[in-house]
Amino acid sequence: MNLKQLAKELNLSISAVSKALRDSHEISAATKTAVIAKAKELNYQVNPFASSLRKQKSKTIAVVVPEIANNFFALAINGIESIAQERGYHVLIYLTHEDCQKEVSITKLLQNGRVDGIMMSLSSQTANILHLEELKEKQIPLVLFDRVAENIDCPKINTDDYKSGYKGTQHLVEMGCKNIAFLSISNHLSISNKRKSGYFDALKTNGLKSDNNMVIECSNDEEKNRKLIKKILKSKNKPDGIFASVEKLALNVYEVCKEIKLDIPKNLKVIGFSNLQTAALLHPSLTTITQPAYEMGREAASILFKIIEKRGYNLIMEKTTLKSEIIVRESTGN
Amino acid sequence: MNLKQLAKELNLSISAVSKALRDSHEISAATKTAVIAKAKELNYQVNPFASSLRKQKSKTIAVVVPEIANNFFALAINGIESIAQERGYHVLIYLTHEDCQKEVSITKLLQNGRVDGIMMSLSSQTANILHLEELKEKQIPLVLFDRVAENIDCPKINTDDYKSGYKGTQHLVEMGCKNIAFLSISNHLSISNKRKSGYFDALKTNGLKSDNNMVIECSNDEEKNRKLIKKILKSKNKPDGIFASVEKLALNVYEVCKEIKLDIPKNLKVIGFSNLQTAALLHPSLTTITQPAYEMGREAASILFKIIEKRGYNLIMEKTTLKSEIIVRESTGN
DNA sequence: ATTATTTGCGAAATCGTTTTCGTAGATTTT
DNA sequence: AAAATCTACGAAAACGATTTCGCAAATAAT
Repeated sequence: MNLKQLAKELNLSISAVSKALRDSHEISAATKTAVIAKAKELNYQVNPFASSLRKQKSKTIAVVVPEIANNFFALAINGIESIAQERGYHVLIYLTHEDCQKEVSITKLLQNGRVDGIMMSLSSQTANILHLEELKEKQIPLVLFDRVAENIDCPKINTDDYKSGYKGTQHLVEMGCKNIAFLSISNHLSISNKRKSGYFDALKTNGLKSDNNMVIECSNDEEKNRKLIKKILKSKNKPDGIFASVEKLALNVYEVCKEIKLDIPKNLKVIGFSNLQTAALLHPSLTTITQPAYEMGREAASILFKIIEKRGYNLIMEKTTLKSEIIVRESTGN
Repeated sequence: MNLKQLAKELNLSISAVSKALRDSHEISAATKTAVIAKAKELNYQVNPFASSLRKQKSKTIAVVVPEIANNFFALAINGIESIAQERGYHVLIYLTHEDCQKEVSITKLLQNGRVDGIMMSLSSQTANILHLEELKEKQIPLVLFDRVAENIDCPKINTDDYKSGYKGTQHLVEMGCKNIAFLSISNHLSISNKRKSGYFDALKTNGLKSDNNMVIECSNDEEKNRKLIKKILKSKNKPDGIFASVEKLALNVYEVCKEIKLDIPKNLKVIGFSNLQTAALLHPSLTTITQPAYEMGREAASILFKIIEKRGYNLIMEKTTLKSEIIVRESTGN
């Protein structure tokens, strides 16, 4: 069922029917109701490709994230989807699996007009942003969230990473830690670096000396991460507190401690960024810095739609920063 | 940059260029290389809408799931996406939030050719399947996974739910439980019912009498679920074992036990379906029945693509059943 | 040497909408 | 009553790719 057939049934021209369905003022009320009734009767639905081709709009956005089996990203996508559904947009999902090459090829793929805009959270391996610049050149709206790049001019949604790094470290200090390790996920990612500098500054403020050996550069390989963590926890100068800059790493710490029978929080206090629902049910329950993932997704999507619909494009180029929340639990207790 | 411009640059006709890019035998090797080189030089990319309109193929599939902030669905989507990316397909995501109405309207939305096929896991509120029948009528390939409908003829991917229900219950019995409660998520869902009948049969086989009061119908409202769980755990005839038919419910049991200080596994043994990475880190660690979510997604996607590409359409109408795995941990120990 | 076939390419129709422009008739203005 | 303006609709040109068909020229077959 297409416009042509519908027009024939109604003894109208294709253009009249199209306009009627689009509620154009050129069409009389009587005709409109007739058209709408017939369209409903015959279950007419607009062909999205014909429409997109003509209008040069896809009514579709892309979400590019490192992974999806991760509470933070799942919640963010949830937020994005809710806004998209409200606005009648469709959401394409692409996973990079922390692979920069994949991120680049996905980005290239999205340059052909398939989507009206892109929301992205960078892979931990992404060092340069030429592929993002290309999107700018092609005028494809881009909004970065959480894992943003510093050196590109586009709207960015993140949380108060520096502050969270600072406060999380401060909390460990207050709970008696003197020798705090920081588990970093990538030295390319600005969120990791900001959290880290919050950590360093908190150490300094509290008169603790910082030690680069206490910063562990972790990777996407959980096995390796566990080894690194085990190594430092068994070292001579072993930490009495650990700050995990992402969820996965906090779990790796728990796993290692379980294995080597190190008592949290007695021998080691742990705080980690996390959106885990089960943080409160872990043994011991995990003190977390929890990001408003769902809201970040909603906010990022809202901004993207504002750009797509060209309202106040320039006003929203700056960063939006939402607040994370420290939820103190047993893992940093006495 | 479109075919027309590209053709002009090459002093060729549009059709020749199109054929060259599609590696048609009608075009000479020399011309092909010239066209391909120029296309690369000018960064030509096919317009997906024009192409889809003409070919009546979208190279896109839809995934419709109840929620995404759920390890099972996140992993399944991961599997789906990996197959789709291999094949050059795009993946649209739609969330029903367990709302049948939303499921229906999303399904209607997808009848206009936007996607070449649909993969769906039903909402717990979905009682009838008229909307799925409509897809059949419109010849839109559909593959159901995990939360499938019994009474529709389409490929279905699930795990051995009856068996898992049976074996999970058997395990509780073996660990000494005499009075086992079953937390059900919906009596519309076949997975819930199959797991339940496995539970009933295991009770019977072991000479335990089954009691409908021991089957708790839970909902999407976690607060209500906790109340129901608390009620039965405080009742006169309180269970000494609980079988949670979905992940969320097992966590609700933990929450309630923490609140009312009921000792797991001493006073209550717990087993639950779950894909939680943190199951081993909970207190106590949770005995789970774990579904091969990632593989289910991959399998479901593979079958969908077989249908889309019309190879052996009839051969793959039957169900595919993968195996779940019981991972015994502390929550059912002594 | 003549006919048949192959090779390589171009013209044009097509997919289904949207939108610009034109226009006949009705209505309003002066 | 003539001119101007509306109202309601249709014809046709996009949007950009694909594909069928047609047709020269080149090659092969007889």
